[in-house]
Amino acid sequence: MLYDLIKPFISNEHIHEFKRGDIIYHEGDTPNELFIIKEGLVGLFHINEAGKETFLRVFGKEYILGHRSFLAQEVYHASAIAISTVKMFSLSKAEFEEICCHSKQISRILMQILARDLGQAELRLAGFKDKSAHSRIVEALIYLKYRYPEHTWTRKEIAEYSGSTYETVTRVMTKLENEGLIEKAGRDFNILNEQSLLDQTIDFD
Amino acid sequence: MLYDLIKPFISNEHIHEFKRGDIIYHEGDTPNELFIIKEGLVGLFHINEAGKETFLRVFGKEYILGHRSFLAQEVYHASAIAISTVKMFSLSKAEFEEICCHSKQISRILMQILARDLGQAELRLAGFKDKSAHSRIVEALIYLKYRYPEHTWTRKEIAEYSGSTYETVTRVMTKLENEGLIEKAGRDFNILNEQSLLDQTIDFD
DNA sequence: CGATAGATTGAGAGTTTTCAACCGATGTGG
DNA sequence: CCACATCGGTTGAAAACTCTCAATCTATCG
Repeated sequence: MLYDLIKPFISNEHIHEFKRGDIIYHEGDTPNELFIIKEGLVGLFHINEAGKETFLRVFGKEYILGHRSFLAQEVYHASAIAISTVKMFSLSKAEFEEICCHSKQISRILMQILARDLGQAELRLAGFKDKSAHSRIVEALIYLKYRYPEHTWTRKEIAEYSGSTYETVTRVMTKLENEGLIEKAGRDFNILNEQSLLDQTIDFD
Repeated sequence: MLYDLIKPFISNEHIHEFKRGDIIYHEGDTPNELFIIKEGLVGLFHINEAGKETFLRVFGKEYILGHRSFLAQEVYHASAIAISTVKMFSLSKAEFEEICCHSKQISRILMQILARDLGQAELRLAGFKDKSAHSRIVEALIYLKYRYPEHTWTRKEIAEYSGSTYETVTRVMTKLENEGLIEKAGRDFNILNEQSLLDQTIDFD
């Protein structure tokens, strides 16, 4: 949707390619450009002093990246890292300014994206405090798998998204497999019983 | 800033008054109007099945309230509750639509507010996982106190903002008082040594 | 001055993390 | 195409941090 509106302004001159693990930008850097993902997956991560990462957002095909910092007029608050091989277009700040300020429709969509992401972040924030690690991991499994089924999510990525550790993710997944709700397929997994999984998303205490 | 731009459109006809504890809107409700705070403090809370609350955002004088849900085109994701006696103006969705869509300046400021709140929420999200309760409570003390010094924040409010419990807040505050970093004044408290407090905001592990 | 909301303190419990050792999958170079 | 290196996954045991529960105390206000 947003992509279709921005597409006319993209030139193929500014194509960037990254491979898994590459850092696209660093927390603290000053944004100079925005990115539109042509293909691949990008994760936004916050990394603390001890090197522990929190997985904040995923961006897939045709998503925009770097808009938050630009619109907030702040430096990047987190780092963008390629989760798979990624191809992206870039837009300079000036180009983006031009585009987004001259189209009511585009600025309206940007507001919607920001508003939804804010809601989601705050709900996760609340969930971190009132849900068990087990529930949060089940949620992350469903979210990440349905959103990007083609990607083999590692235990570490699932842990960083759910706010847990990879050992705990392993334990939960083993339990879910024994209950017949998921099946492991090599390092990947499949969801066998979505409804029962969703039920485990709610804590009663 | 935003307030000054919106002020011309506010009529005194739609004034609402709430007292401490009153619910302004409920999570799950469909938004019909937006609010501008004339005076007082409002908190945005998420309440889980067990009744446990998470304090997501504070809104003070001249702040706008309800814009996230409106711009996301979603129902309220959390409940707004008066923290002190509050007086607010309201704007219908149509009035707000009119205002924000016809001024580039206003929509730009709204984007900035959303983008900054998103950044803050995500940083808190990360902090919930990689900071100790002690650090988060110290952060909350500084944030809430400097932001709204005139309000006597309860241990419960501090706990819900920092993602902790009021007992733990009490213990941390007693410790900080013994270290001479804060002083308790009745149920209120004062910050005596901001720098040392900020140092306790960082975990090394 | 009594009532009540809020604050303090202690002790025990429980979930998750941490540390550690080991196993299995995947992919590459000889 | 196999052997091995490496990355990722599994499992166990112990430790730790907070929370929970409970009892008691203290502000604050009508």
